Amino acid sequence: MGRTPCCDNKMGLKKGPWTSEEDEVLVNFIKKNGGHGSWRSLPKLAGLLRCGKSCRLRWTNYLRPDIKRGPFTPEEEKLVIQLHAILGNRWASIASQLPGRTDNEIKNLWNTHLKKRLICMGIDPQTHEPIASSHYFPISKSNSSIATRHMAQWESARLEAEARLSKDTSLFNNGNIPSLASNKADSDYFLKIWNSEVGQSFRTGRKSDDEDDDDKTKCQSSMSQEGSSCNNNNKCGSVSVTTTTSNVMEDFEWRNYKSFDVGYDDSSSSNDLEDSSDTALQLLLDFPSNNDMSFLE
DNA sequence: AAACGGTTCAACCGCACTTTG
DNA sequence: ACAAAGTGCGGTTGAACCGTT
Repeated sequence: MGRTPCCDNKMGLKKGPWTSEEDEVLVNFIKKNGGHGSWRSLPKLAGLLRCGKSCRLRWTNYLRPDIKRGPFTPEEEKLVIQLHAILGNRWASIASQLPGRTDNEIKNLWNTHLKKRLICMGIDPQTHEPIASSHYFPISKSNSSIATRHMAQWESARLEAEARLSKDTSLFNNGNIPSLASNKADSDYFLKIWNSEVGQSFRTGRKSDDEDDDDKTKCQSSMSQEGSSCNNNNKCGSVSVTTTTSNVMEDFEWRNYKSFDVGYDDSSSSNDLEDSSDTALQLLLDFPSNNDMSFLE
């Protein structure tokens, strides 16, 4: 279906960064009118020389009062990684699970921080698979096996959910719940599935795996592996992990997550590195313990 | 102090989908 | 049923910023 662009280079329309005056006009207009009728007509009514699309973007990504600004917490970053493993580049769906964060913000976080960090850890950021014979970071055998195993768990759960989604969507399309065929409902429903039977069965099925892994993670390990963005010496993003078996997620801490450009501790023995990388990988790729899928709610 | 290169992030672009008449 | 309008979304861009030389 053909579609004319919303603001097709209309003459006189301003582009580029918003001024504080424009922000004020937009905020005041939306406050005064309790939202808006249509974005397209908004700039005209508000007296802005912007296209409606630009106004919408400015409002949803920046001016909305419920936006949480400031750096992402380590918990939020973990959540983004976990959700990305399930949802892929569905930024809006991911954002819907992080109150106060926008899809744009999450996309930027992913592209500028998290993607690099995963690469550094030997994980393909798109597939969440370990990077085979990575030139970025030659991961150890044990890294590889943990990563592969957990990737497989996520992947099989994801496929199962998608199959279920596809099946149920076709049911809805038969006339029962048409609204669920929409894009947004689609992704929301995807998440709901994770919280329901499929997620449940997957989580239950995984239990024994957890127990198997317990022995492996029981040891206390710590790591300080830091460096710049994956140079040839494998000096990668800063990760610091101190963990025991119970609720490993709570003990996971990324230091200096804002930047990879910090010193690399060469004093770490290779064993330390390997053990702690395993743990870090596990933390990144693991489903939360105790069947806690609350991060999807 | 200036030049340079890398990083970040707000904003834009274009496509796809839904809604409306 | 169809076409146009409206909206949402993901990818990309480029100016500003920051650290290094």
